[in-house]
Order: sequence, then C-alpha cells, then structure tokens
Amino acid sequence: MAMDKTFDAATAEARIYDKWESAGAFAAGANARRDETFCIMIPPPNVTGSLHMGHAFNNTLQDILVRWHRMRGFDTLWQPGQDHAGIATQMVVERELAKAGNESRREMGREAFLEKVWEWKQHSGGTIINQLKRLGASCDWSRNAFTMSGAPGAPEGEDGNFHDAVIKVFVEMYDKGLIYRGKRLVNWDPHFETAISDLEVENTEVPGHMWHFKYPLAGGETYEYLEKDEDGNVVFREERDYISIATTRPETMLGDGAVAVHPSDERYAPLVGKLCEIPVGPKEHRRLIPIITDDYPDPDFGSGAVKITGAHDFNDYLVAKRGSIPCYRLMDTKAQMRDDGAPYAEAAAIAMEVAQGERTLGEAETDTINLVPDHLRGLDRFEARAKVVEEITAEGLAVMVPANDPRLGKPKKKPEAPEEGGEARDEEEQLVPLIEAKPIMQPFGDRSKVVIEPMLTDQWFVATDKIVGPALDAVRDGRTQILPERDKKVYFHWLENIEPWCISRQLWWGHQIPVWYGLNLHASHFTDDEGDGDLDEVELLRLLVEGFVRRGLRHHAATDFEAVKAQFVDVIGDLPAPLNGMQVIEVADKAAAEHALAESLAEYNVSQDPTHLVYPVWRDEDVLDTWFSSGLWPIGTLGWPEQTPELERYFPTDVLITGFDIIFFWVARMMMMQLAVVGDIPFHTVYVHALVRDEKGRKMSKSVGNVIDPLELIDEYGADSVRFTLSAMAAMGRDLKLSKERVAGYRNFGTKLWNAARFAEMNEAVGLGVTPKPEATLNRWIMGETAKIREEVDTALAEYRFNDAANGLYAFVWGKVCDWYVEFSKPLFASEDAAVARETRETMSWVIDQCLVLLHPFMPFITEELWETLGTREGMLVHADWPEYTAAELLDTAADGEMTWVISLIEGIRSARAQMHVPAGLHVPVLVTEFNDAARAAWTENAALIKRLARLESLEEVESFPRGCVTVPVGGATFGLPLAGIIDVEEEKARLDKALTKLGKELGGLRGRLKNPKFRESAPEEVVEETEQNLAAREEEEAKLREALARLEEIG
RNA sequence: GGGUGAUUAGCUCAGUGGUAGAGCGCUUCGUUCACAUCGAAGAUGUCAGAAGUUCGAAUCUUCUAUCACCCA
Repeated sequence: MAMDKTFDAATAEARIYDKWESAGAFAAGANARRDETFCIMIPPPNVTGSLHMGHAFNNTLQDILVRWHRMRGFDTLWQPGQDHAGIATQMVVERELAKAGNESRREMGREAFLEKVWEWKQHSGGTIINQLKRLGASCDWSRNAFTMSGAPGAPEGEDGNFHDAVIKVFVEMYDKGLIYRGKRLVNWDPHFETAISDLEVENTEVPGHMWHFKYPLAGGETYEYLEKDEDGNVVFREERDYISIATTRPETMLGDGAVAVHPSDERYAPLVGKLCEIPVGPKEHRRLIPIITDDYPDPDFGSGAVKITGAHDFNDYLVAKRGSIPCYRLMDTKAQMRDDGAPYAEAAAIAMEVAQGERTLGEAETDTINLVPDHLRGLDRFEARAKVVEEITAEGLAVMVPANDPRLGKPKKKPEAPEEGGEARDEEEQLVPLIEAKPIMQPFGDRSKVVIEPMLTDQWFVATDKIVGPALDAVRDGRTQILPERDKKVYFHWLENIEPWCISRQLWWGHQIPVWYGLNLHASHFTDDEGDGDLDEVELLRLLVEGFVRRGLRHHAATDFEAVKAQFVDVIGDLPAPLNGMQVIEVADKAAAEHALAESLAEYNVSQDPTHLVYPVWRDEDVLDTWFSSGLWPIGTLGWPEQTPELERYFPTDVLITGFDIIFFWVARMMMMQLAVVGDIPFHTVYVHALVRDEKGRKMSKSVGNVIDPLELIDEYGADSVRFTLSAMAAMGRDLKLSKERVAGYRNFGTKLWNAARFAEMNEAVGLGVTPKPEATLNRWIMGETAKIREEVDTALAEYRFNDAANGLYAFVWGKVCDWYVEFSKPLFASEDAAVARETRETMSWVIDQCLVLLHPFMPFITEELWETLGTREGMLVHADWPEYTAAELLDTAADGEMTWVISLIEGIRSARAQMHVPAGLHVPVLVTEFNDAARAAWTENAALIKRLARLESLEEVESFPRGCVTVPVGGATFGLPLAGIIDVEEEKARLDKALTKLGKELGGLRGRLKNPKFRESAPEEVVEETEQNLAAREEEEAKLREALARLEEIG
C-alpha cells in the first residue's frame, strides 16, 4: 500500500504519544545500556499555568537532550512536576469561589479554603501536563512531583513528601542561624495583603506628577539660597526661610524622618544639623525633622534636597538606617492610612522628642506610633495624597511658578485678549503650584495589578550572606557551568550583592512556617517578692495586669508541635514555681494565648492546683515563599530527606535549562540551598535560554495582543515543526523572533523527509536493517556524509548549540539526502547490474533510517511514525541506538572527491543551460576537451546520473570546440555544449565576462596574499598550502574561460 | 545613573583571525512517475562608523552612534 503524500500530524501525534507512554518509554532508566546517568529537572511550571511559548521553547530543548541521551543508552530521567504557586493559586481559587457564589476565603476559614484549593488542584492542576505531552515532552510522568505534596490536609494521591523536605530544611536552617525573623522593608501587595518578591513586581513607567513643597525652617530661620554656574558665578540669589523638596508621593510626607542633602552641596551646607518643619498636619502639632547629609541625594536633580521616609521607600530606608532616622509606618495591610494607636497629638509629640534627640525608640516601639493626622486616618493612600496636596497648597507652602513654566507640561496657549472677552493678559505673572507632569516608574503587583507599597513589616528572612559563598565558589571553580557566559556574569553580579531573602508570605496556600510563639514571661521587673520560689496572688495579679503586650514574644522552630514543646522550657524552666511546671498547649493565635494564660492563672488562684497551669503557644500563620520550596526542587523531587535510590543515582543532576529571568530567583537559590542542605551542587550545567518574541521583535504580551499560543501552532503545523523551529533558532543568548512562515518552512521540511521515505519505500529500499558495505561511489559517498553529520550533531549538542545541530541536519537531510542522493539513486535502481541496485537499496534504507534516528530528538513524532511505517523493527525509534560511526571509518575521500566533481559538473551545465535559455526538457550533446584521467574516470563511473540530471544526450571527446559552443570549465576537463544557432554569442560572452570578473577579484586577493613574504612567514603552513591550491584551481578556471572567450571573439 | 548585549543580503539570523553564509522573500523557468508543503536557475552585502593590533579583522582592542534588556 502506497504511503500518503504527507504526514498527518493532527491524528498521528496523540496516537504515537500514547504508544510511547503505554510502553513506559520515558520511565527513568528506560533503554539504559550503560552506567552513566543523565538527569534533567523540569523547571516546575506553575500549577495554575498553561503552556506558553517560553515553556514550549524550554521544554523542547530539554526534550532534545533527554531523548538524545536516552537513545545513547544513558540511564535517563527527566523529572517533571509543578510548583504550588502560592499567590497565583490562591487568587485563582478565590475567583472561582466568588464566581460560584460561595463564601469568601475569610468567611469559610483557612481549613475549608485549603480543602477547596486541593479540590481545584486535583481537578485542574494537570492542564499543563497534557499540554507538555502535546509538545512531545518525554518526562517520566509516573514520578510527577508537586511542591505541596504530603502537606497536612493533602488528599489521597498527593502524598509525596515534598512538605517534609521543606519543613526539615526550614528547621535545620533556623537551628543553624541561617533563618531569622526581622523587621525590614519589603514589597507589599495591598490587594493580597502579603509580602511579595521582587520577581512578582513589575516596574512600569506611568504618567505621574512631581510636587514641589516648601519645608519651612524651624523657628523662622532664613538663609541665602545661591545657584552658581560652572565657573562659580552666582546666577540666582534669594533669601529663603524654607528648603524646597520634590516628591511623587506627598502622602508619605507624614512619615518623614529627615530631609537629606548631599554633603558636597554648598547651597544647603549652612542648614545641615538644623530642623525643618513638615508642612502638613495640624498646625499646633507640626513635626520638626532634622536636615542631614547623605550620599544618596543627587545635587543636580530637583532641588537637591530629599525627604526621607524610611518606612515607605527603599532608598530612603537605607538612608534612614545609615542616619539612625526613625521609620514611621503610615499604612495598614490594605495600604490605607493607619487608623490605630494613640491620637495624632500624642504620636507627634513622641516623634518630636525623637527628632530633637531627647528620646530614642526601639523598632517595635516606632511601629506603634501612628503619625497620620486624625482627620486622614482610614483614608486610601491616594485619597490621602489629594488631601495632603490640597492642605499644603492652601497654606501657601507649595512651590509656585509662573503658569507658563514648561515643567508644568501644559501646551502653551495664548490667553484671549480682554477685548475678545478674555481675562487680562497676565498669565505670565500669575503663579501656580509647581506640579511637574512626568513619567514615573511605579511598581505593580504582577497578579493583583495594584501599586505595590514598600512596607516595614516583620518577616522571616534567609541570611543569604551566610550561604552565598559556596554557591559563588561552585561556579567560579567550574563545578557548575553557566551558559552563556553573559549569564554567568549576571549570576555573579547578583550573588555578590545579595540581599536578605524574605521567605514569609501572608497567605494560606503554602507551607505553613513551622515556628511557634509564646509569651515572654521574663519581664525585667518581674520579681518574686518573698524570694520563696512561689508566686502569691499579688505577683500573679501583677503578671496579668501588666499585660503581655510589651513583653515581647519567644519563638522556636520544629517540625511539629510535639517537637517544639520541649523547647519552650527556656521560657518556663527558670520561672518561679509553680509556673515552671506549666503545660505547653497549642492555641490558635496570640489573643487566644493571652486569654488562655489569664484564665489558667485565674483558675490557679482559686484552686491552687499547679497541674492545671498552661503555657499556650501558637503557630506562625504565614506560609513560606513558593521559591523556598522550589529551591529544594532537585533533592525534593528525588525523595529527600529520605535517602532514596533515585537520590543516590541521579543527584547531582546534569543540566538545568531555564529562562534568563529566573537566574536570581531560582537558579541562584537552588545553588545556595542544595549546597547548604546536602553540601553538593544541584547540577553541573545551567543552560540559560533567551526570550521568544513575536516576529517584530516585541515581547509577547496579552495587552499588546501578540501572543502566539504554542498549542495553536501545534494544531496548525504539528508539534515537530514547532519544535524544529525553536531548535533551529536557539542560538545561545539571542532572542528568537518567531514567525509562522518560519514554522511553515520547517513543516515543509518534515514533508520533504516524508516524501524521500515514500520514494525509498516505492523502490523497496526501506527497513532492510543492514549496515551496507557498498562499492558504488554514490553509496560510499552518502555514508561518509552521514558520518560527518552524526559527528557534527553530537558535537553541537554536547556544546548546547541546538541551532547548529538542527541547521546541520536540515542541510544534510534536504540538501544532501533528498536532493543529490535520491536523484542519483534513480539510475542505480534501474541499473542492469543487480548487485548495484541491491546495494543502493540497502544504502538508501540505511540512510533514511539514519535520518530518522538523528532527527528523532528534534522531530519525534514524524520520525517515529516513519520508523514504524518503513519496516519491522525490534523496538520503537524512541529507544533506537544512537549511532557511533565516525567519518574516519566511513568517509571515502576518493568517493567524496568524485561526487564533488560530479555535482560541480552538473551544476555548471545546468547553470549554463539556464542562462543560455536552453529549453529545460531538451537533451543536448556535450563535448569535452583536456580530459585528464581522474576526470575521465569520474565521468565513466557516473555517466548515467550526470546525463540524467544535466539532461545530456551524449559525450564526445574532441581536440577543440567548434564555433558557438557554451563552455563549462571543471577540474580536469572543459565541457562544451555545441549549441551554434541556438545560443546568442553576445550573451555567452557576457556570461563568461561576468564569471571572469568575479574570478578576477578572487585571484587578486589570493595572489596578493601569496606575493606578500610576511604572509608566507607568519601564516600557518596549511593556510599557505590551501591558498596555493586554491589559486592554482582558480587560475586553471580562468585560463579555460579566457580561451573560450577568445574563441567567441574569433567568430565576432 | 549602573550593568549586559546587539548592529552582517529586502526580512529573520548563523558565522571567535584566513577574505561572507543559511532560511524566508524576490525574479525567471519547469504539470520529468518521492515531494508544487516541489524542482532548476538568478539577483542582492563599504559585515553601523572611526582609529588601532596583525602578513591578514565581520571576528581582537579603543572610541563614537543607534537600539534592546536587566538593575536602581
């Protein structure tokens, strides 16, 4: 039965994939024939995610490496899995719940909500797995991992032990002092009410405003404000009683702790150390803040003076830390102006004492101070901004400029003249507040799309400075290689300047932090008055009345509550009896703990029964950053902390393939954490791939609407075409500009291969399964070519040059096999010599099989289909043996030389014919002169195929060409087409002239080089030799062309 | 502002010191029995600019211009 004309990807792909899977073809160790292992960890896609072009690219490259190693007999594991994506998943599920009219997350409570999340995960979490299958990804799906597997509440089927690994690592790192709790400025998402990582923040330029305000000097002081030009000449002089400050966020003025100027800024030098007034808030409690120096302000930007709001700006935070300036938090978790704590008057009074150096505050104390004026409390931050601006302006403390100041960003408009009904033309004298309209960079939450607020909060941090060293060393000394080189620089740059890593998130979906808190009962003034080791009623009462709020908390980490109990002995142990015998119990939160303790003490007061005294502790409500779990991906997926055989066998893994955007967030963290936890590198190579853009080079984005869905592409062109396109364009470190035409082009490539196979099949030259030992030049030649491409592909893949491998195969399969070999084989199939026909069938069969094998990692579906169609095989192509033959074994230089000669002759004749307008179908006679032995032998050997492909009728050897002959020079002979009467002599002259001109250029270069004695001295021998040979050949050609031209001139 | 990279045919891009290549597109021709998702032939380049190193530079160095990305 004849094969179809094309490969039907749409129907075949699913069938083929099922066959692979049901045969267990992708299982760890499948097809292993040697001891070496090869393991790739998939970068876990987000469980809520669906396949986008980046995934398609990334997983294509992984699959190529994995299939290649598997065919080569490595014990191969491609470990798949997903991460639990805290925020994204929580958001998706909350939205689903809302859509279905359910209770909200907070209404239903944590436990019920998490149940819903698990339900959702089980129902929808497999989307991306099925999409990866459509791409042909050969992961061992039986080992699919999940970063929340084994967590409390995980339903059946989610019972891995990733949770154990995460919790164990947290506790160990905590115990080693590598994790600590602290108050730092973090990116706060007011919508989700959680800290988020830098990765989840998108800095976008948006139209904004810069307001300029006057901060009056304390006590009505004045100074002379001077502006000087480069030469020191005064260009502006003014008596001022204020310092001018610009800000894009006026509402944060309420939390200012200082005004900073650059130490070199002469304009403000006399003011340093003095106080100025924040021009907002009730007049009677207006706060004063110091004017300090710091390197941060840029004297050339704005007024050169900067307000410092340490609790709401990352730069200001650093300045505040350096200058011991208090950081006053102004907003709550929803980014509304705080509405807690003491009234403004009280808070402002305390802040004043601090500013005047009369008082210092601890971090926690500072945080209790609410400096939002009473009338602004509870407002949204943007409403508060409007009010602040309005109040300052009303008070005359906005910087005023003429209405036509260009910084206002208004188009200049001439006012109408009074006689035309307009106001008097006094706009230029009219002053307005300086509100610059200018684009500003604003941080947005990538999920919530709301403006991110830098917020001073208590969080858990990894002390990255303590674990970064080994991660840097491993790359420096080459144990882990990062490709391309550029990304190694990025890695170093980031790790060398690493910041503490905030790992807590105020979410529910995630690994709950294994830390329990208890009240600190060791107040400094706690005394046992009688010194009798017993607490009497008075003492107990004091404990209660004083409350626990100010006493702070104690905390301990452990894998579970039972394990943490014993640790609280440090709080209880040396307390006076009977408190030292308290039982540790677990309660929901701090309030419950205070209540339980009070109740317990009260009860004791009545009963005097110490056995009922309890010490309540509660667990941290927050969860860990998803990246903290992802950081353990290499060991966690292999079963750690259990010492599984897989861990033993596949760790450290081999290659990580990932995008440049997560070098910091994931690669660096995996390096640090694996080295910190198990003391080894997670992988020996990181291949960082570039970005897939649209055909115009724009980033694909939903808002631009230029997203190409890989699944749609697969529907349209087949997975193989998409994969081959991505591989062929994967030049290291260069972004891809993807167009559908390109994909279509590679679809055509598949069809080309398909039809070559179809041709072979029609000639019964398929599935013969022998390694041929042919005699015919053609067959020996193609085997040598095959060996060359096999070596080329292996070298390219070993160096992660996917594009070179793909393009090399393209050129070989299309350019060598489908063009020359298939064409040349036709006369041999028809040969009267049965042995020639037979060895050609064997060679054709072998060559087609080699194409399938070598292309399989790139185009797995069509090659597997052909493999099955073309013959009866021992196994599927996915498990076929990757060849190891070398060019040294198979390349026959004589055959190679002969075929090169044959091809150049055919091309020469074809070209001459086309240019001379010889009808394509016409078979013409050909003459030859100066026929040397090698050329004669090559002709004799290949006459049939030359005649066929060049459309020649006969060959006649002559002494000299007749008039009107088209000349085709080749090595060792000159051919001529006697076409007098058919050809145009002038046209032939022009053709020869053109060829000569081109040759002349080359000859000039070659002769110039060889004439230069320094070239002969300095250049390597083989280069000189090559140049000489090249020159000789060109000169021969030139001579022949000149001769031909001369003959034409004779005719006139 | 700091960092990293790019600039090669109409387009998209390879090309790490030996004199410039591919794919697509374009023009002309072709219904030869594997393939029109094809075949044959053809045109197209101051390798961004300048200087330097070298026998020799698209390639190495420096500067300039333009663009892109990352970080502030």
